[in-house]
Amino acid sequence: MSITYREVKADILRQITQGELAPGSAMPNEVDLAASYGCARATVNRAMRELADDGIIERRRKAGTRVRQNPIRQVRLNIPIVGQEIAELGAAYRYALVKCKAEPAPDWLRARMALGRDDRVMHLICMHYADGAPYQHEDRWINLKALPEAELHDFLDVGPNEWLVSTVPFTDAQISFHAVQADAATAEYLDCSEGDALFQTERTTWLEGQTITFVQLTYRRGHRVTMQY
Amino acid sequence: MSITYREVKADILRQITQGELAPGSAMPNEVDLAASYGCARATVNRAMRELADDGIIERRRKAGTRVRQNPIRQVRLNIPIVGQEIAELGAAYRYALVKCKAEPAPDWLRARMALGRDDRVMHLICMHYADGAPYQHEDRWINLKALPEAELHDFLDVGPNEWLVSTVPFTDAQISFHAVQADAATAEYLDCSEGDALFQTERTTWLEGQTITFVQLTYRRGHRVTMQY
DNA sequence: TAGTGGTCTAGACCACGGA
DNA sequence: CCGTGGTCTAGACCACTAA
Repeated sequence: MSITYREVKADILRQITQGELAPGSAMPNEVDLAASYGCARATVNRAMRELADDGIIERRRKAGTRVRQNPIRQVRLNIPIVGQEIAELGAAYRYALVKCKAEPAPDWLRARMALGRDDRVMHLICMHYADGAPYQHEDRWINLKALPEAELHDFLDVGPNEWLVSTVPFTDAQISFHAVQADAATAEYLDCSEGDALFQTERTTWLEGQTITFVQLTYRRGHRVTMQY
Repeated sequence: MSITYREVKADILRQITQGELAPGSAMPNEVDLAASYGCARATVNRAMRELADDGIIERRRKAGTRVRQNPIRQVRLNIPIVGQEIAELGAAYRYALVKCKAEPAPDWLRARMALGRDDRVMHLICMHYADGAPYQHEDRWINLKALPEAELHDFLDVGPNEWLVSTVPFTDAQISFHAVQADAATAEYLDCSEGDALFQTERTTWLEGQTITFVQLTYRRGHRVTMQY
């Protein structure tokens, strides 16, 4: 075996980062590259395909391959289950159910979850603790039309997130990150001052077009989400 | 051509989401799957490899392939250049340089950027506006030992981010998201009240082990980072 | 040690889309 | 139209690792 796709990929990447291949410049086609590397076209193809996936190069049939002007910088962000997240910090995890009630969906939620006028939802408020200290406040709404069995389940021992993950798959999700000021209730739950800046995640989850759940996760003061390239 | 890798992938995914393949269960090996789908082993391999990349299944030589207990939920997050980000909102972008000065690195920064006692840095403060309103406050430090040409450049017309992207490649980066309370200066820059909760990104960038730059990006009130699965 | 996934090859056909 | 990337095939050898 002459050369691996990893070596081809690394070599092309080197040429790009060292300036031998300038941004925007065209690259040889796969057949020529395969010949110059002395390998099969499929090998070159895999290297180039991964570089394209990574946002480094741009490929178009007939037009060929060029180095991207501005490489698309992207990160993979893991969405952990809160219990695992806390365990990875080396802390003891504790879960507490604060509220669990089926009720008609409020107006603002109907809009967000695309619910009908009379649809009911399960409203859950939970707290997640790390080594006894508040870590995350969870405010969740589950669409009972899509998931009637949620009404029969008591969420005393297992958090709704874990229950949902093991019960229903989902096909699409939207996540957003932002900052909020702690209101009085949240401040008490998270043991901080009213008005403190808190990191919040919102997530909506769908199964084949139907909204399953909407959740707001508010973290203790100073929480960070960290990623590496 | 009988079946494509996309069809194989979709079919396996369907089996998983519909419960035919339970979490944790073992799957047939590639040779058997190829036979049952009536395609080449390479086709099955590509489908399975992508499912593994997506965190849906887990593969180990000799041990075989199983459906993950808890699928790794991950998102790809694009890191835009602020000018492009604003343009995509359909707003007019304006850039302003507030401060640009070479100086010795303060202690806290030396620790973050792994700098020596006498290393100097370029300190830049910039503002980015969308349709005339403050959008992002940029507080950046560039390692002059790694990038002496930064001292010769005036950053009057082009933001340091764009300049860096087009000037130096980087090999590694760490990004973190969190919430901060606006201090008096930031509040004035971003036209909000002191104490408001603001979304902030911090990014450190390395080139082959050497720190290039550290930047804090603070966004206007209400900014959100949104991702889809 | 033996079974499984990881990868390469040489060749083929095809879909897309610029010229 | 026709060059380019996208994909499939059949076969092969290899690396890893559980048994």
